[in-house]
Amino acid sequence: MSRPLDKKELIRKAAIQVISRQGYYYATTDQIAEEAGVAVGTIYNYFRSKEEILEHIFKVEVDKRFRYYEGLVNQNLPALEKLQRLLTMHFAEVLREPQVGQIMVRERLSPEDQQLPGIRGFLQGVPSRLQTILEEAVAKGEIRPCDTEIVAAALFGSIEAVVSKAVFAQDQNKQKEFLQNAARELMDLYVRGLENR
Amino acid sequence: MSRPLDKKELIRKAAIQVISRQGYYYATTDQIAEEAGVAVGTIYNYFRSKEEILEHIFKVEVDKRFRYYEGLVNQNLPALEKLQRLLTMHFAEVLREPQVGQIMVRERLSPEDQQLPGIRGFLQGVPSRLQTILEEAVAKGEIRPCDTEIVAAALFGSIEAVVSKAVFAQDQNKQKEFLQNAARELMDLYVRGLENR
Amino acid sequence: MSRPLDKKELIRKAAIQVISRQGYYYATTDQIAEEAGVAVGTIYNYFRSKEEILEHIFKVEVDKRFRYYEGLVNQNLPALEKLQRLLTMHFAEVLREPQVGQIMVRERLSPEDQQLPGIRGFLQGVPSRLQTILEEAVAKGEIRPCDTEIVAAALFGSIEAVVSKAVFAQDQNKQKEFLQNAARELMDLYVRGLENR
Amino acid sequence: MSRPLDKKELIRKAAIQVISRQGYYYATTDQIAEEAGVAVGTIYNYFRSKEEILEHIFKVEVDKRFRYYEGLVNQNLPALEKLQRLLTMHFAEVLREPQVGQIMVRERLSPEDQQLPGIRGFLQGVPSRLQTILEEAVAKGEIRPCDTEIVAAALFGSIEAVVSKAVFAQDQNKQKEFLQNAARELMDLYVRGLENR
DNA sequence: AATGAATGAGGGTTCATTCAT
DNA sequence: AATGAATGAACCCTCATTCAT
Repeated sequence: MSRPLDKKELIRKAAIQVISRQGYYYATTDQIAEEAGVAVGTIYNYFRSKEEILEHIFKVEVDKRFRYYEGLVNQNLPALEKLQRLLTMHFAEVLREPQVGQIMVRERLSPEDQQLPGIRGFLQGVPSRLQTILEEAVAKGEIRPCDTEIVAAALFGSIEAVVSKAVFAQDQNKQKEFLQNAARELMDLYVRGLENR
Repeated sequence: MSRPLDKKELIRKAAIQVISRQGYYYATTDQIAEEAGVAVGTIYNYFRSKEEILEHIFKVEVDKRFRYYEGLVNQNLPALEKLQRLLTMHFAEVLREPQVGQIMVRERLSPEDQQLPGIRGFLQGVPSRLQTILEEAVAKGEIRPCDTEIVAAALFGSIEAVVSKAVFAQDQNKQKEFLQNAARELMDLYVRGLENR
Repeated sequence: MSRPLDKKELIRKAAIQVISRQGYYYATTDQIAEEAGVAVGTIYNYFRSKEEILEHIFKVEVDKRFRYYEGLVNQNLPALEKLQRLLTMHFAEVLREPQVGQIMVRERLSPEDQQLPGIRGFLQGVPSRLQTILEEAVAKGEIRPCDTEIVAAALFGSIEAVVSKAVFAQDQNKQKEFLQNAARELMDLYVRGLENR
Repeated sequence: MSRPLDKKELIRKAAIQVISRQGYYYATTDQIAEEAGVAVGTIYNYFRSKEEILEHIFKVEVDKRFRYYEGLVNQNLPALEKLQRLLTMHFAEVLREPQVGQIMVRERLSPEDQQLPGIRGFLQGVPSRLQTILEEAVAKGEIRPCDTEIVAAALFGSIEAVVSKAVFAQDQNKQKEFLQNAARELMDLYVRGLENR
């Protein structure tokens, strides 16, 4: 009894290993297959192309974040609390699978022509959701008026930079500590920076 | 009268066009040669490999920043003023050659194995210099104590994200306005966020 | 109650659809299976290989012609009448299943190494039977002496060319008219061309 | 001093060897390169794809025929004489390069979708030119009225069948004799068949 | 008999790099 | 220094065939 989904998962996991190690362009389908313990052909029973694997990796992560976001957005919470939780959740996920984090910070940018929809979803969806929360916070008077588009972009960049730093650090123990401190420090920074005085 | 350096510059400029348009991996040496109006072979009289072209592009930019930084660091100025000037200078440069900006935000991350020294210089040098300034600011009491490593990384990320947003925007007029607003907004954000109250 | 033979027929019919549409080399076993509404594996319960399907398609048609020919050959008829009937029968069959006609004109030639026995049977059997009839006609004085080998080949070629033209024509109504005219025209041409004056 | 045309010719010739031996689909670019004594990559400096090689092979032959046809068409000759000369020229060419003949009879038919323009030129151009000559002959009263479209197709088919027979014959001496006889026999056949009595 | 996921050899094509001119 | 044709390793992907269920 072979459950296809398991095999697709297997390949996704293998691809994460190889792509995080070598980068997308230097990762070969043969390597991914070998890492997964399947034949190359098998990959193509689950993905139409190498690109689609990368897209799927992004999609899984993006869906996870967006589902969490959806569950959060309509709750009766201070906007800043929502932001805090999102950030914490994101960092926790990165910590759980640092290699996925590596891939996401590394491979998200490619020329518009070959930009994968799944990646666009990440690149546009995340900041726009951050912006939505910021606007709510401004409306509620939790933070001062500001250019929410710029601040959202800056926040997104801060987060990715911190993830990048964590994720490319050798020591796995420091990773955890670093990310926990970073979450606090970032919230602190942005809360103060946006505070309504 | 074309001196070798001129030709190297010619190739660098052509490479910037092509790489910013297609991305490093999809940019071919043939295309770069054609854009430069020289033969492929000529490229290899000035660069040892395709990688070295990318590295050179980074190096030119990094040197520019670091030279500016060196001229700044020993001046008798408030640390925050130094930060402000650095940031302004950086954004002005990006505005002057947005395509270089594109390349820098896009190609800076690649697997460690292939990481070019020139890129590492950018990736580690810039945040570490930001960190130095932040430490000076803390020491002088201009800003509150904080984890300068994290804040420097966050600041670097914010800057790159804003550049990224500007640089991938279609409208060139908005680019300018956006980057000017962004410089002010970012400084505002970080100054408030780090302010000693 | 589906007897194995039914399924083999099912696959043969499906293969005819797909191969006539795409050509033998571009027709995949998956497509044939899908068209037949069976699994790929099932094909291999009835055919040893993809080639054998093509061979079978030819064999069915060739057998049909040869059986008709056998019933004709010993009858007491003018040789030219036999030729006429063969030709009429062939065109009627093509009209009944134009796609088989397409396959036969298209796929009959392949390198000797891979030449399938079933195709050889068609390629050599048909002209040699035409030649036999022509020789009979010469012997009976119905037609003038001629190089029957060449004339048989020419006749075979004429027929295939006309079939090809009919079969690749879009309009199905014209097909019928065209083939009927062609049968008459061809007989006319060859009867006059070979007539004993 | 390397003249590109020579190299393109070299590859064309090699491709003719390999394709006539194995058939287009079983001929690999590696084999063609080896036969030509060049690297695979070199092929792609002269042809955009494997298909384009086949197309080029056809084009060269078709151009040869069409050029000859153009030189013939406006001469003050009986139409049947023109036909005769065309046929003789064609058979002489086939005799000179039987392998090209093999390729032309073998690879000319493939599904419309992937039909190469160069092949279409052959498949439509030749019969339509034959038809033009036949119409002229009818107009001049050299031959009886007939359906020139069908007769042209039949003639084309006859020629190709004869070529096919010659070209797949082992013995090279017989080839010559056979084709010479065939030219005479075919003209005889069609002249009688179309004669105005 | 029927299934269809798994297989992996093999194919067409690309492109950074070289080197004779 | 400049050229650009030649190179060939390496890549992504296909698809006929198999075999455990």
